[in-house]
Amino acid sequence: MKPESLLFQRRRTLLTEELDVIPWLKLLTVDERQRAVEDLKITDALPGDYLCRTGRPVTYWFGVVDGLLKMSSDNAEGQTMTFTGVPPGGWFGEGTALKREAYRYNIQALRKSLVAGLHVDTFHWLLDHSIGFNRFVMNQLNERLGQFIAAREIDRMTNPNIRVARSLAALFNPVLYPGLGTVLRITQQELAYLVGLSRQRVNEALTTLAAAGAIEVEYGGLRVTDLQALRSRIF
DNA sequence: TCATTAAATTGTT
DNA sequence: AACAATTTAATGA
Repeated sequence: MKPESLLFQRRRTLLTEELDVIPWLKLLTVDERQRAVEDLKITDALPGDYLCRTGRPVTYWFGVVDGLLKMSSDNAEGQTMTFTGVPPGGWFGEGTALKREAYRYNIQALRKSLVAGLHVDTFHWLLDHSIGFNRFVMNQLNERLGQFIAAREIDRMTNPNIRVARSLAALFNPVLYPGLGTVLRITQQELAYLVGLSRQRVNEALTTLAAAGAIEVEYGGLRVTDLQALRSRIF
C-alpha cells in the first residue's frame, strides 16, 4: 500500500492548457486568480492509486485535469459502495475541506490521471475573498448532494442496463463537470469498475443504450445524445 | 508524411 | 476468463 504523502512529492506547476480545464479559475478576479494559480500543484496518479482515504486529514482540495477517478465509500459491513466517477473538470472534497475534517470517502484513480491540488489554506483564503469562488463551491455542494442521493438509488437498481444509464447520466452532470462536452473518454472496462459490473455486461448494456438512441459508442469512449433518456427512461 | 509494429480496446464465446 | 478483430499510438525511414 502506497503512502499518499508520496503523491505530491513529484509535483510541478501547471501549464496554461491545463489551467483551462479548471472551471472555477474563470470566476476569479485577476489577483485572486494569480494567488490560486501560484498555489496549484499537479501530479500524476497511476491506476489504482489512492488520492485520499477515509479518515485521512484534508490537506488539498482536488480536481481532475485529465483522466478519471472513482469516488467510493466503505460502509459498516465492509462493502465498498461507489458514489460516482470524477471526469476532467471535476473537483471534490470541498465539504471536508470547508470544515477541515477528515475525508469521508476514498478517491482512487481508474486510469493514469493528472490531478491538481489546491492547499486547504488557499481554499479558505478564496472562500474569504472571492464571491465567484463561493458561488462555485455552493453550486458544487448542492449538485454533489443530488449526486449522492442518485447514487443510493442507482445502487439499489437491479437492472444492469439502467444502472449503466444512470451512472453515465451522473458522469455527464453539466454543473459539476462543465468542461465535459458530449463526449466522455471512458473505456468499457473503466465503466465496469465504476458501476460494479462485468465488462461483458457493460458492453451489452451500452449496445442496448445505443440501440435506444441515448448514446453512441465509440472506440475508447462514448457520446451522449439523449441525456434526459439516460436519466429517466427505463431500458 | 507514410508504413510498419506494438499496445489498447472492443465484441464474442 | 480467454479469444480474435479492430482502433489507436509509437516508431523510424
